[in-house]
Amino acid sequence: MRWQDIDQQPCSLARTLAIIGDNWTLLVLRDCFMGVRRFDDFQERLGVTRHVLSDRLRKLTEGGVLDKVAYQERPLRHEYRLTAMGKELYPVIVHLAQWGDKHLAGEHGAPLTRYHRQCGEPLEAQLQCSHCGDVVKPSDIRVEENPYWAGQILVNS
Amino acid sequence: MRWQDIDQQPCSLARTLAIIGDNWTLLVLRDCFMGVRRFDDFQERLGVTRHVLSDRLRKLTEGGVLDKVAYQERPLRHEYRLTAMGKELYPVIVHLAQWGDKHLAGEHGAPLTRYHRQCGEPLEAQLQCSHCGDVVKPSDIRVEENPYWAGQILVNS
DNA sequence: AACAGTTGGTTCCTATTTGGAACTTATAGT
DNA sequence: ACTATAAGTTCCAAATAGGAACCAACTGTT
Repeated sequence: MRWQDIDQQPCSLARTLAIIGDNWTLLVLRDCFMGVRRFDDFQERLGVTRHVLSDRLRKLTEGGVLDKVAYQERPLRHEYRLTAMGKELYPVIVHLAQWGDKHLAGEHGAPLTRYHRQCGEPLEAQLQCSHCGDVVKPSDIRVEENPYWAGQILVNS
Repeated sequence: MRWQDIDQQPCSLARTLAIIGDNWTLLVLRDCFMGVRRFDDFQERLGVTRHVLSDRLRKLTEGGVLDKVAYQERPLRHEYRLTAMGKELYPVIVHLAQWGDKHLAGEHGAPLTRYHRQCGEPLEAQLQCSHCGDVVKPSDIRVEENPYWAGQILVNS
């Protein structure tokens, strides 16, 4: 199977990765969350080649994660902004960065520290169930298969 | 800059993606969290070519996310298991899948539903601050730059 | 008027990576 | 002797990425 056909899978994670799972794309999103909006700024910060950047921004726009908005006429210029849908990816970015902070930081420590404004402490994010408010561990999650795909998704072990 | 040099960046997210940000790798991890451990099982479930799978499993092992363990001698056979470090990536998988469930599900709905054992409700995960226990929204996060990289990471806008 | 600068790309060529299929190694079972 | 199993490796054509130059549509400067 080709990577470009991965969006045909029923799996929600596969469909998500069809939009944001390409090399460079999550770094583009990182910069979006830091306020970068313009082509040349992305290009300079990331060091990615211009046609790859062009392709990734197009895919993100088509996928509904970014919105391409004109910020001036004559000459016509566009910038890329996170949509509401795109902003919902923030937890993914936070957890990825946090994992890197914890396990991959070099001798000078993590380059950025995120603080929780309300309590002032360095943020250590964890999963919370929105229904009961409890912290969720992997073992607290029970997975159930949609009958429509019965036997095709779960591992039978 | 080449994608393979992305681990040289100070950014924790970039270093994380150097290990798990390749095409296919997050799908390999999805299957790891579902209990898949063997080469042929990964290959059949993912449809990825065998040498790409071989490369990704090697990178995950070198990166400390998976452990390659012999499960029999004669003939020698190995399987891949999540390390403690790897298991900490579960929140990333959950948020990615949840985002796909919400925004990309087709007419038959999401193929899997995750339930929170303790309260029995379908899991809607959100970020929680481990210090104060509050729900964390993007706007609740203040970012501070490590002085060592002053001016090189944050956007000056 | 001529020229350089800005912004958001596209085009070209080469080098690397991927997809697909076949092959390998070491062994067990029939 | 033959077949099956498991975990890869090897081969080749096709697609993608990296690097650099180029382009279009202006504005501002000399």
